[in-house]
Amino acid sequence: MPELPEVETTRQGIAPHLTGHTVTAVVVREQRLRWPVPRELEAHLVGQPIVEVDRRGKYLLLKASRGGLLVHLGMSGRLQIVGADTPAQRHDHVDILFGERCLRFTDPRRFGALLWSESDPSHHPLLRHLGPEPLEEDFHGSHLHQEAQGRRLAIKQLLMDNRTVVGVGNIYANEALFRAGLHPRRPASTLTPGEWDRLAAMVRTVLLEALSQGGTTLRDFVDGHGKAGYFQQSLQVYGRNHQPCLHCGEAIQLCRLGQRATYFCSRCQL
DNA sequence: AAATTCTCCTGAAGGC
DNA sequence: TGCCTTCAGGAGAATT
Repeated sequence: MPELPEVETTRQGIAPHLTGHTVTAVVVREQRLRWPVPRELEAHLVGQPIVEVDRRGKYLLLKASRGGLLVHLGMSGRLQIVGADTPAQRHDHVDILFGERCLRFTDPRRFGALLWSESDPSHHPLLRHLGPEPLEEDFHGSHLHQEAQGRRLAIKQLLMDNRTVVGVGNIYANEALFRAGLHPRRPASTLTPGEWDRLAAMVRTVLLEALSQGGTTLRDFVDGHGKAGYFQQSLQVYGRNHQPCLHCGEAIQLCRLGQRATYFCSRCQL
C-alpha cells in the first residue's frame, strides 16, 4: 500500500521517462476510479510535453506545458513504465503513451485517482489544506505541538490527518509512535514540546529509512520499474501482534483506533 | 469547529 | 477442494 516513501520512490522511478517527453496517446480502459477519469484527458494531454514530475504528500503531479495531471495511488495503485506494445492486463486502467514508452496506471481496488488540472496542479483544491511535508527541513515538533493545542484527539489520529502533516499513513504512524515511546491513544493536548520533538524526529527517521529501502511492500507494491521495496523487513511493531517487543520483550498488542489497526507495546509506549 | 462514521473496491486469508 | 465470511486501508464526504 503506497505511503509517502512509495510515492516518492515511484516519482523518482518514472520522472526520467516522462520529463521532456511528449504525450502521443492516452488510453482509458476503466474510468471508474475514486472519481471518474476525465473524458477529455487525451485531448488535454496529447501533443504536450511533461515538464516536471512533482509530489505533494501522496499526490503525484505530472506538470505539462499547460495544466497537469494529479495522480493518487490510493490503496493498491501503481504506476509503471512499460513498452508501448505490452499487453494490458486486468486492472490496467489507464495508459499514457510517449512514443515507444508507456506510463501504465494499475489499481485493483480502484481507490486511486487521475484528475486533470487546467492550471498548475500544485494549486488544485485537493492540495489546499494539506499540512507540511515531513521530509522538508522546516518540519519540527513545534508544528505538531501547535496543531495539538486544545485537541483531545488521540495522537495517532492527529498524526494520520493529512492536514496536520502529509504522508504518515497507518504503517508509519505505528512505527513512529513505537520509536518515540509514545502511546497511540495519548490525547494530543497532553504531550510536552519535547515529546512532540521526539515524535517529529521519528516520523522523519522512519520515512527516510523506508525511502532508502524503496518503500514497504506488504502485498505487491513495486516502483516505477516493477521492483519491490524492502522496508517491511524493518517494521518493529506493525503486524507484530502477540510477538515480543524488540525493546523489552513484552507482547505487542493490537487494538483499533479510529477503525485502524494499531500496534503498540504497553510497557515501552507511555 | 472538532470528531466520528461512512464510502469506494477487490485480493488475501481464515474457517468449516 | 471450494465456498463463504472477514479484513485491510487513503482520504474525501457526510454526519453527529
